[in-house]
Amino acid sequence: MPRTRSRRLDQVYGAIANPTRRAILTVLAGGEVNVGQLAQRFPVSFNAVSKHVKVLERAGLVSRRVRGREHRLSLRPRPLREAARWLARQRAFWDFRLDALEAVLRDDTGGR
Amino acid sequence: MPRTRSRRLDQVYGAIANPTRRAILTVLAGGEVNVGQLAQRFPVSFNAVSKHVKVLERAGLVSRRVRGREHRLSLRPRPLREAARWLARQRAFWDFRLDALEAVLRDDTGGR
DNA sequence: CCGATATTCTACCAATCGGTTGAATATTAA
DNA sequence: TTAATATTCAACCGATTGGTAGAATATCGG
Repeated sequence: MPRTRSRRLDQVYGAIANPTRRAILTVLAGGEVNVGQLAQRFPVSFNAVSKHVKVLERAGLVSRRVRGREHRLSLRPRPLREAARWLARQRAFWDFRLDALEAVLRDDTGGR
Repeated sequence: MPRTRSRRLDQVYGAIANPTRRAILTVLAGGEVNVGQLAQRFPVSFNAVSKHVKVLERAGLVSRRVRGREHRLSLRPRPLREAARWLARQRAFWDFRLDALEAVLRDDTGGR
């Protein structure tokens, strides 16, 4: 059974619950960029983007390499994999349960 | 490419970003219960659980059938499937990109 | 050194969150 | 009818969120 009590899951799901942050991840999947390049692509302030990046970092989804005055951002896929795993297991569990329920309903109503 | 701008995804990921709500979903995967039965299993007040259920309903993950004074809660799996799909696609995209990057690093000095 | 550039840090704001308590509403049981 | 039960609604609280603006810090290019 999936472990539902996990700070990491809280952080990852919290991070991707925001459309701007999901979009940032999509941009980053296309290759490394620095914060300024990222900010240009969004209709919010540089500072807002900087904050979003920090949230993604805290969730372990993004890491930065400081090179001079530029901060180069890149993806870290492991936490997303964990998040995907929880969802996939939960989904499987639900589907199993609902299939069983459906079977019961088929029998109870006299079936077919 | 996954659609990153989606109110539904905001709601679903926001909903499962909380450990109590994830636990509620796990309980519900075991079968229908009413709000009171649910609340007994958590170390927070009845009202807090009632609120969590409302968040899950707003995200489309839970539905209720009122039967007399009891509200019977059950799962609605579709939104979770959508959420899982976004994650899976994103993951695949990342992995593809990171594999390509690795290949480049193997061949190239990786200029710029 | 100086000025431009890239970025964070601090402070603020309104809104939302997760929690509480208490009152209101509706249903069931005596 | 009355009392108990199941639940929401309303108000409040402190913390967090998503956003802004401005100051501070560090680096780069003359």
